Amino acid sequence: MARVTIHDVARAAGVSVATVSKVVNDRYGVAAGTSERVRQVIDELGYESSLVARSLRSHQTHVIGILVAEFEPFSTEILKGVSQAIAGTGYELLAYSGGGQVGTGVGWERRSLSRLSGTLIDGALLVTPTVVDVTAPVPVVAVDPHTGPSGLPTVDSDNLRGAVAATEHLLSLGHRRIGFLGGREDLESSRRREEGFRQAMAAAGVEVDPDLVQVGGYRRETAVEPAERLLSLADPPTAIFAANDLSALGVLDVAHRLGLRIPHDLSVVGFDDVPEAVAAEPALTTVRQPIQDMGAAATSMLLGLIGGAADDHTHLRLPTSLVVRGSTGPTSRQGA
Amino acid sequence: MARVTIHDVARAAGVSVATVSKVVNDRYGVAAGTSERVRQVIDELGYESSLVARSLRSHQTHVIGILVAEFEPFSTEILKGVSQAIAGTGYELLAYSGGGQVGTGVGWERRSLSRLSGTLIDGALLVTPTVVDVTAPVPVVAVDPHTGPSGLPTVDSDNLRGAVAATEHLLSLGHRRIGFLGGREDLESSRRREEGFRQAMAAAGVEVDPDLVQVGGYRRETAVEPAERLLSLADPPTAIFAANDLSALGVLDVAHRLGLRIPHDLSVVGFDDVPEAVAAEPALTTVRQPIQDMGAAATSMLLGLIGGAADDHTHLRLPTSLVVRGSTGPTSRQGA
DNA sequence: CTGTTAGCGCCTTCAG
DNA sequence: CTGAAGGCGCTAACAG
Repeated sequence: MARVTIHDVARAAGVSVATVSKVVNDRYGVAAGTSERVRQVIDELGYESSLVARSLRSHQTHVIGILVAEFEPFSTEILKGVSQAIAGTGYELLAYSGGGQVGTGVGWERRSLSRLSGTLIDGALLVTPTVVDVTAPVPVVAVDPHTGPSGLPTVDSDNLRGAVAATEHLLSLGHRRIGFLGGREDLESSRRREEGFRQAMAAAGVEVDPDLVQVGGYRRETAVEPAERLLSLADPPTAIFAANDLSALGVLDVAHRLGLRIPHDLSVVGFDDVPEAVAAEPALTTVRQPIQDMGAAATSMLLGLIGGAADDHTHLRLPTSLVVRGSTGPTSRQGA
Repeated sequence: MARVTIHDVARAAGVSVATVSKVVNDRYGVAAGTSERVRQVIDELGYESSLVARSLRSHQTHVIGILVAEFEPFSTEILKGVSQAIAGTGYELLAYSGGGQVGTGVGWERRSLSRLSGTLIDGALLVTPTVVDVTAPVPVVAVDPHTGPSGLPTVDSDNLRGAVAATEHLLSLGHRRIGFLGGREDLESSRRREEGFRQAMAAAGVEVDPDLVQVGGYRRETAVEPAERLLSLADPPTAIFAANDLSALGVLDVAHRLGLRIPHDLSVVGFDDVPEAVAAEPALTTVRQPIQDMGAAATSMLLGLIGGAADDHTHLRLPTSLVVRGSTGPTSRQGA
């Protein structure tokens, strides 16, 4: 029942622990016969070296860490991309979610990094980190950091342009009272999306009603309340641009509850294009980020750094694109 | 740059390492003043105890491991379910993918378990493991094991009934030449689905043409070749029931390439209902497994075991249900 | 070629 | 109340 350790193997094979270690690691300097016997015992006992003990000692694990706040649609899409990019490289993946508590929030990336690096992982991918002024004894790449590119090598997507495209789409459908549901004010991605929204509105000569700009928190549940606020306004918006898909789904939840027909009574646009977006009823019009590609690109960068490439502070920005589906349509309402 | 260790803290605070350890773990027997000072230094230096070192010593980490072969749609749905179930429990999540190589295949669960348990994790969830006769020093729960319920506590879904429902659906649409694309012959889930297929066919008095039963490998790419084989038959099937969604998507890929219209020329049914299923063009008719619920249920069982509950060899089986979407329709072809 | 020694970072007795 | 010593499982020198 208890794990079989290197000691068990050594005892059973009648050699020292060090010799077993050498065999396991293909170190040179072990007689063929001994090696053979040890290998056999290893097979019989089903021994596998402990990742923990090994990493504590050797600081080289061939494992890369993906640090996330929580496993939700965005981070799991990143995981899929990383998983494909890593195949065949000999590296293994360790995805770590420290907490998942909503409150624990800020600082999870520093904590996780601190707990895992220097031991256990050879490098880390930080998925949508809030803080990026981290120092770690291993290479780190940030994916879609909430604070925007900074000291860390980064992969993100063109949030500004995507938001402009989404807003222009709504404007072209005749919408003028357009609500914006941001993420959180301290998040760069949210700020960029709001900026794109305002730019497009300004370019069209439409004023932004401050009442129509709310904070949605980037989660399905947290978007419910602000969505209700928007839709119960005396002069409610005819369209809502939510800063990510999950909060857009929250808007749909509220709209359905209020008996609004989508898109007849209300158009909704999201951001991300997670798989859940197309499963929505109706399917969500959204700004597509190539999430899996972002994960794959970040992985390449990280492997490069681990392999000794110079950190040239790369900021890779992938393009976004508007995907029109069923949740947007022309305004049915006359009005300013 | 290098990790700050407990030693650094001890030196900076002018106390011994042991004292710092006590403060960190709220052990009793440290003067209030000392404790205060140490805490301050910890904050300043941003110290976090190494998960690795700690677990090596104390064998209690408050981390549960989710061991997967690879991060694909099914396992990531499980992750989402686990993530929600774990929130608020104080446990953290560590998802580990050892390899991801197609070839490495068999035995990954034993290897991963052996590498991580006894150290690092307090318990493990094995996602679609191929072997379940594992022994580990920590509690283990299997989710949708490929070999069917066995010694391990298990959560799976009603594969047989789901497959019957899918097949009956095709039969009711008038299909008689129905192809079956299995997973792998050694996988229980695949066998059960094939069994359901055959039962429903027999009940309807329709004979199964052996040429129409192929192995699809459960992956999008591996399904391509057998799908081509099926569709290039002299008398090709009018419908294909694929044993999971990914291989059903592979079938759609091939069908599109061959210029077949779905569902007019060919109906396709999948199994799982991963988010990607509804994103397909047309949306995939499939058998829904409550994947996230399965993850959540397995998590509860595991936490129970970790908490000292007796292993009563529970086999929890959740219901499946047919979800009809756009990829199935009545036969356009006359025939047997 | 093989075993012994030391120590990775931490926690836990056990003296002082 | 605090520090020194030992050891978790493993690897990296160094002796033998």
